[in-house]
Amino acid sequence: MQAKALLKEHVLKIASITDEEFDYFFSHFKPETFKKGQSIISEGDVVDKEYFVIDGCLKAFFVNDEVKMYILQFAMPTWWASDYAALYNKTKATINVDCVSDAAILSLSNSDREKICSELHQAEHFFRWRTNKGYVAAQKRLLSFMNNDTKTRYEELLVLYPALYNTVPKHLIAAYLGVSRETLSRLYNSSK
Amino acid sequence: MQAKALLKEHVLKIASITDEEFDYFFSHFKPETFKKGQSIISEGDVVDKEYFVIDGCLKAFFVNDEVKMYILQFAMPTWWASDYAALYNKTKATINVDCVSDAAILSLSNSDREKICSELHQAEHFFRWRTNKGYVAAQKRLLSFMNNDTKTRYEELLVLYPALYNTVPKHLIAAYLGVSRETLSRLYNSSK
DNA sequence: TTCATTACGTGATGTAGATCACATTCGTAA
DNA sequence: TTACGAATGTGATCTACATCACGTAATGAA
Repeated sequence: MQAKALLKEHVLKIASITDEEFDYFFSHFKPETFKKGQSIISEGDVVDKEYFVIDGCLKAFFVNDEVKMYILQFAMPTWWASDYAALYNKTKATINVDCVSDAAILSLSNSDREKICSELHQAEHFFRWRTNKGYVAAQKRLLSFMNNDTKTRYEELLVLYPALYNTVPKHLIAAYLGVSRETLSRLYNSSK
Repeated sequence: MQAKALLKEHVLKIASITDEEFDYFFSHFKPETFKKGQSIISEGDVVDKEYFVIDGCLKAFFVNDEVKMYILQFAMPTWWASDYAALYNKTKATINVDCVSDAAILSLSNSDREKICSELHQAEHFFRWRTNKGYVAAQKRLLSFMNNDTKTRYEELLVLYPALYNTVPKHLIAAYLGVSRETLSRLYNSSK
């Protein structure tokens, strides 16, 4: 699907916006393409944009001192990604974002988002609800981390991201679940 | 501090709002008081309101099938609490909210929030940023869960909620950290 | 096609934290 | 003031998962 049509459909699920308003809204987005493995945000970068995925898959992840990687989020088409802590607070990136596959995205700068939010009430409405949903999802995942064992979280992951199974390397799945790749391997080989 | 002044100060940190607009905004909030131990939202309830804490401390928590409790959030003065998944999706509560101490709060119904957000652009702006901050905090906590051991998370907690230490029962601290009370006890008795 | 890198599987062992069990102290209501 | 339930401390086990170590299979660039 065309980038513009995909974003429009996405926005209309939340906000009432006229065709002219959407054209204006859309004019602030910039199409970009990336290759598999390419980095979009690296730790230490100044973060000025957030990204709406049209095609492909991104991952947002953190790497600790022992070079262990934790994946906060996979971003599939119609999902958003950035280092939001850095973007909102104007601090340097601590989260990385890169491409799990070739990807087509739309980028939106922080200042343009604030500009269209102040100019268009419905844009502000849209972004409020987008984050509301993100907040609920983050809280749900946190709870799952506290309450569920690895096997259960693995099964939840397959429901949330069915397209990931047999698509991305297993060690990325492990990094999302917060377990070692060895544990994940033993888990899905023994449990069926 | 007066409830109205506290909320006003809180809103003005994020949004530009005139005195008249704030008066209108505030008119949708309803003051309520609760006793220590009293329940505000119970699992299975219809959730229609969110709560802004004026005084005291609330906890938002989940109880699993084995009757083990996990605390998602403590809410201190100027913090908000509810079962947002239930509130936003109009589903039954899966999260409980109750009072760690006697508490004074302001309640705001879902429909009144949406009403003032549509009537007042600055209200929509305020709630967008409130949730933005909540989202970033939730993500940060998730990361801490994946990356840090219990002792580190315990020390983070003391920074985030210094008032909690020596104020709330230790088993609640344990329920926030996601460890057993025994483990927490050993931790802070051995580590100094 | 070859070679190197990355992904994946699996055994052996170590460890943080859960669970169970019980003793002690504290807080609050009568 | 007493008394009873809640909160806390601490030892003895048990277990899920990490880590290390190594071998094999798949992938991708020259």
